[in-house]
Amino acid sequence: MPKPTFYNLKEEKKRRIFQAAVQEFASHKFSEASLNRIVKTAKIPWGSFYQYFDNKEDLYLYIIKELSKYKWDALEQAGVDNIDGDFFNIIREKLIALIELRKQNPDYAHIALLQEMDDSDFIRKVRGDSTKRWKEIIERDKKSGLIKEEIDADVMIDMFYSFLLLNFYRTGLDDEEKFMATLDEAIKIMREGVSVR
Amino acid sequence: MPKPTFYNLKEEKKRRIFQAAVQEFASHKFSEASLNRIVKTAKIPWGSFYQYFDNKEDLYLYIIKELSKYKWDALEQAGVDNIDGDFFNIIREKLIALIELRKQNPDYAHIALLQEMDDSDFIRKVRGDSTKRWKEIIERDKKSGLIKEEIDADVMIDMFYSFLLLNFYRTGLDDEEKFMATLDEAIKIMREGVSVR
DNA sequence: GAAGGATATGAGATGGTTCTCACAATTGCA
DNA sequence: TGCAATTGTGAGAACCATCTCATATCCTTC
Repeated sequence: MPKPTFYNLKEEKKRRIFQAAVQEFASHKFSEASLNRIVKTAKIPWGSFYQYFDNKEDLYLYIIKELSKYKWDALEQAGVDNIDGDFFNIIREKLIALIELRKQNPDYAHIALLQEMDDSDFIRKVRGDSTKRWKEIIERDKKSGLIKEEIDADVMIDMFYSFLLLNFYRTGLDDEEKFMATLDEAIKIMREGVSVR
Repeated sequence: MPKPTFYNLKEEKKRRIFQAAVQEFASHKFSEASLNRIVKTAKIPWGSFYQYFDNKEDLYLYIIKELSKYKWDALEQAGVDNIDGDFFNIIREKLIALIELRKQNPDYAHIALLQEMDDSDFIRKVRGDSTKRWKEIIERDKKSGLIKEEIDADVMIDMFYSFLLLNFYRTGLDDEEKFMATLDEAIKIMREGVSVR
């Protein structure tokens, strides 16, 4: 985490550093992000950087934490957590909220995705385990007779997660409609299957 | 592509360079692979490398091409292309053959995967469009009444592809059984859906 | 306004990368 | 064998990365 010196900085300077880091981490995965560019963009001297942070990892962790805070705040405000509906409805609503979020701050969303795609050991450590909540929802849906008892929740989440990862990543900001259409088709397939009965 | 000088090399030396490159590209994505390590492992002087190849990209393209040749040869020998069955059966058989291949040469398979995960512009250009064949199979299955007409083949392939990518990637060599179990569960979900009818 | 701790600063240390080039060695052929 | 063409060689150029450190400057408090 940042050193006290960083927190003592004037807001304007803190913001400049934060913005520069976000910009860099949004356009390069962690391993390829350059402190050189960050300090240049933020217009702070090299030495200063090490007054504020221990190293690149330190900065990255800080940025990730801040963006995560921002994301959960926004999702909470959108009231996404108390939707009644099955697994698919909830995930769909959440994605709509995330798309909205991305519209306001494309860089923020992009960092989260790069983080997922980057498979370095360090990044793996950072990646949280967010599947637990989804598993609970699926089990609940099984109990209420919406989802077949014999379905493996882990596989189901895995399918959805990998699908979202690649699609959200590939789809630019521009093509929200196409993303939603693809998503709905995928939900249909997972709900009903592809086989003719 | 390699310079003529490379092809004129003695087999032993060619093999040494090829092996060193495979080893490096199997353990690092393209952008992080180091020529330094490659020439060291291959035990060739720095200058020699540039007698054989234009640069790192040139070497990488060559390796990819060779491995692709190897892969298709092996799949053909396994007689994977003339299986009668639906989309899922064919893809399942092909994966079994690929797992076999990976057993013999883990590095080769790993390179193919790193290639898929690496999203640099250069790598994107290299990535072939292998979805066309799968689309044909799905359309055939629609005609023969196995798959619902209204299913979007692109989305179906996308779901499967992204699922495989992440799972094949995550699953080590050790856990073939678990991978197959997960795969079969995913096929079941895509075939029949998760909803209770 | 002087003292002293906190902060700012950027040159350069250090180590990594790709790639070049002048020359040495080897090979193939007349 | 002798000459020309091909190939081998490794030191180092050029660049870029992270990180340190001695010194300058600012800022607070008495």
